[in-house]
Amino acid sequence: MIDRLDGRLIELLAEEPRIGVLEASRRLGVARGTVQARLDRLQSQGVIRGFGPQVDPAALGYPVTAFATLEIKQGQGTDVRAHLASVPEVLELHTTTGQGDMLCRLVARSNADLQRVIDKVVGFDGIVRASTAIVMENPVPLRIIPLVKQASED
Amino acid sequence: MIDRLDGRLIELLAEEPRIGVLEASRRLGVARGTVQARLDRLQSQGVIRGFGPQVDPAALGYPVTAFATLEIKQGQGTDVRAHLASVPEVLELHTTTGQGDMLCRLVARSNADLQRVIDKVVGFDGIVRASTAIVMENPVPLRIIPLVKQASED
DNA sequence: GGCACTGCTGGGCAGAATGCCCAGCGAAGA
DNA sequence: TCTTCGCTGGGCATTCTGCCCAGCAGTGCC
Repeated sequence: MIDRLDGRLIELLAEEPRIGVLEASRRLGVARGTVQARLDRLQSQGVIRGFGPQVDPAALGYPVTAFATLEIKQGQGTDVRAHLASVPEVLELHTTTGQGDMLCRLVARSNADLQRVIDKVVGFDGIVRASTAIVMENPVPLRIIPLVKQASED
Repeated sequence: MIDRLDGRLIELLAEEPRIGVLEASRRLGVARGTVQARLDRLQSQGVIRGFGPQVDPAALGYPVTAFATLEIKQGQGTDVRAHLASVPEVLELHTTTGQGDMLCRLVARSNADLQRVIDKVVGFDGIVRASTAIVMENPVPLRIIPLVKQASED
């Protein structure tokens, strides 16, 4: 899928996103055109989805994160999805194995505010039951580099 | 925390990360220096953590995602954290309310491979019990823009 | 009222990077 | 042997960046 040069390029971009193609080619010891071609390929293959800004919810005033497991009434999946998608505090939603189960990531302004968010999330007809786990620590923040290294060494 | 201009800037960058400061200032109808100052502030405040590449694990050959809830033996937290951090397929790890509970996001090359990953994850002394939920669909991929809009309209 | 401070404007400048082009070359496969 | 592919190393005009400046409006303080 990706080779070592791709891997090194992604790592380099992850460490110093500000550097341009030219600087990257210098660091990697290859020609500029090569870096450009690799980048184009990685993006068109979908390996690199983009370079959007990584926004910290805590810095926006939402320091509380929680995960909620939802049990859904049969046949209500579509409605529930639309409902959850409309709630800004729902950052992520997955449907998982086990019928009617969904897992979503929530943020809130405070523990008290989390109650409001949960009420907004579960106050919907198709949702039968919800259990919430509040995040206390985040020892491993969302990361991808170790996986990239692994993948590039095949 | 952030005002409307900040919000619009973040949205713009999220939609078209490739544009530079100059083009952004044109789109937003403000001076280039203003955009530059706002960007600097957002980054130094930590609202924008960076512009690293967003890598898709599926495109790397890891199309299977799962969430695992782990129950940890008292006092083993530190060791478990270090162990999980050393596994590339662990993309994220949180400690949550409820003593000894952790939640982690895993990826694997296939459902069969997921077994290998889970064995690697839970095959560690401090972990008492683990329950895994395989992700089938991802109706709401990790997002932040709705929250940014919300936050910028205060 | 007078004053300082802050943030935005609009402009200028040299230096650097980008997007795009090309010919040459070595490795791999037909 | 021939063709294809990816990488190299270079050139080119255009564009953007980082950095500077003076002017000006709004705000809060004395």
